Amino acid sequence: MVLLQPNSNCLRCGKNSLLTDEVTGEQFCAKCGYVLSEKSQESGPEWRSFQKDGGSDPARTGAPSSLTIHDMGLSTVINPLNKDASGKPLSTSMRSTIERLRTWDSRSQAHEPVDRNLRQALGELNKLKDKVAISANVLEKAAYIYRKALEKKLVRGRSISAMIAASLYAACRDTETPRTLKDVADAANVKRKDIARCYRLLHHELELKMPVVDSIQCIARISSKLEITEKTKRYAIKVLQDAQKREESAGKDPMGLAASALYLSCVKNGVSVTQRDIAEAAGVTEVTIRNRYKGLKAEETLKLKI
DNA sequence: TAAGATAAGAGGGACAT
DNA sequence: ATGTCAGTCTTATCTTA
Repeated sequence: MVLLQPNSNCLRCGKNSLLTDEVTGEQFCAKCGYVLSEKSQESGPEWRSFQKDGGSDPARTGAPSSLTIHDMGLSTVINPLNKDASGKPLSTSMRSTIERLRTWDSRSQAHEPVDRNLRQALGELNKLKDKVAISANVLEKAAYIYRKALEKKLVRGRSISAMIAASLYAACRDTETPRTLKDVADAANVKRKDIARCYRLLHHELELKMPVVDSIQCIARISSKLEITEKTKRYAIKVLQDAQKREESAGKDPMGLAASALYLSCVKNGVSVTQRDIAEAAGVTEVTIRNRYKGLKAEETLKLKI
């Protein structure tokens, strides 16, 4: 789903035509195609008006229920007074029952270490979401994964920030939101390898089935940072599709692959782009581009022979 | 200056010990 | 559990056009 973001102007063309892709969480300009993949996600309440005319007083009943709140926004406390609804004192047997319930009620909330951990982690997740533009459902998924990790006691002895960052990365992978490990690492101020380690742990222990990152999607992401013509993009996508068919792409970094396909396409179409520009936009090194480029070019010549 | 080549090193998976 | 191996990616440096 795509939503219009009113009052936001494109940084490149200045038109008031920014849209938000609800799936990837990216904002892009409907006029010129510019994509703001970093930051600037609106993080205010997602309230809207429930009036038919779309009036200006957003309202809803109660707080939003969300996995990203440690008790899912449903906190209640059993009244400490031993009175019933009409104000009469409780009977002795009922009283002891309520005492017991009260104990469990409070234990189920933020008092146990596990819950304090969860609170802290979700606090960090909230900070992260402002730095990495992501949609609400990815956020929910990240919170869900982290809860699972807590259940399995995977967090013990590991840093909370790394784990929550890994959960977020996993959520991005799962929802096919193109975010690299580096994107998350930069936002979380955690070393890439630490997040990678935690992610692997999550992946392994929770038996998450992750779709393989589609390098074709990466094309869009890279080319939006540069100014790439539609024709060049098409060609690059075609190159990648061929590469995928030949399973030439297995085990390679999808970003690097996409970057070099784009580079190949630029060369073929006579567009002058330096390897460095593409490397920077894709977040890989020039060497990686060259290596992949070699492979892709070899394939090109092979294909021409057939 | 951009592109290519080369080397060294990191980190992790597969497999054997 | 630990070590080795092939493969990938990164960083750094040097050469070439």
